[in-house]
Amino acid sequence: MTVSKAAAPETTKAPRPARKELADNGAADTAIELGELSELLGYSLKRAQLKIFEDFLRCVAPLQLTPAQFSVLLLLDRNPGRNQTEIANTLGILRPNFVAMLDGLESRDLCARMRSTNDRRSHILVLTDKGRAVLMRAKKLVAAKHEARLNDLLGPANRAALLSMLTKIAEEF
Amino acid sequence: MTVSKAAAPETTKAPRPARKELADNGAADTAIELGELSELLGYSLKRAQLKIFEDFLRCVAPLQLTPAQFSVLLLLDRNPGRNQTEIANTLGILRPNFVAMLDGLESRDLCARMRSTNDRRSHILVLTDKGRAVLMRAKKLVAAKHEARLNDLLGPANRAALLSMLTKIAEEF
DNA sequence: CGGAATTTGATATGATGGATAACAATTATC
DNA sequence: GATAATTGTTATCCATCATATCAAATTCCG
Repeated sequence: MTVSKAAAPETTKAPRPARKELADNGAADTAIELGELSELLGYSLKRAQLKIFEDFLRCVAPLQLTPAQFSVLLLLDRNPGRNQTEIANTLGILRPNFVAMLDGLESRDLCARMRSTNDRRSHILVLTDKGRAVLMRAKKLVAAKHEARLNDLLGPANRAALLSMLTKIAEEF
Repeated sequence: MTVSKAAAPETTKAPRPARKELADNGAADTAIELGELSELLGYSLKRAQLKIFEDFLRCVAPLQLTPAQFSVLLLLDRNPGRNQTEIANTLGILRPNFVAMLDGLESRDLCARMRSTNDRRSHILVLTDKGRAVLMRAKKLVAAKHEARLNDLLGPANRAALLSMLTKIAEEF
């Protein structure tokens, strides 16, 4: 497995075709065979994940939100009154790395840190009004563009089955 | 979405429980709710992918192979006579990044670069005997431990369906 | 109470993966 | 033969991930 984003050369401009390969022939000489790679679940899993994240970024591009940032906003909205450690742990983010991430969101006025009165070590995280508004718009974009496209490709039943299996792997594997 | 590896604090040692939370209570105060996150395919996809890669690393640990390295060896075995660009492109690895990766494999005598006689710019990649041997052992480990475990969890039919949907997403999305 | 251990947010730092620009050598094109 | 393209490579940059460490605040427990 390996799987990054750039699978196709994709030269944009089509200048002088200085190639042995025939014009736009997908299988230039003889196509490389994936072989057992196509049976490796991890390989397809990684490639699919990259595609999904890529599409997510496109769909929510007007709001400039990454999947990670979106998940943070979602959690803050759903779980008010939590501190950094709790949110970070839930998302599998290490606390040191969560600091810069929050700095980014806070500098854009999407959320804020408030010193807890109970425990003055911790910061209670809250969504700002702007944060809530952005989140709502993001949710609509994701539902209307991103998830809808998945439904078109797989069909609702398959999509549900896929989600179920992925969740099972994530939780029980 | 976000999803890294460290989801659970996992302190190894269980010292003095200086916590408000009850002992090993998973839901400390009140559990944080994922909410709509659990319906986001990308979220489960990422978490599942991390789990799978993690398990792959464990299963193939005796051979010290990463998923990426394994995929390279697989491709070299299946497609003899190819150069760096072809292999890298197939796996979605950018050529510049593929150089160091090959250096690693070559320094361990798992593969070798041979100057092509036709085109003296390119390096034909070949598996060494050791590389072939390691690959065979890796394949057995993956089949016996990694993929077998997935079969146990999902069942053969579900596993096939999952692979099919992931491939579809990877190729058509 | 008071000292020891913990927790929290934060900083610094390193490792790794991914992406782009640029270069020399070589080859293809015209 | 001159120009353009390709190949492998280096040098960077950026983002993600991971660890050690720290000061402040809190908890634990004798």
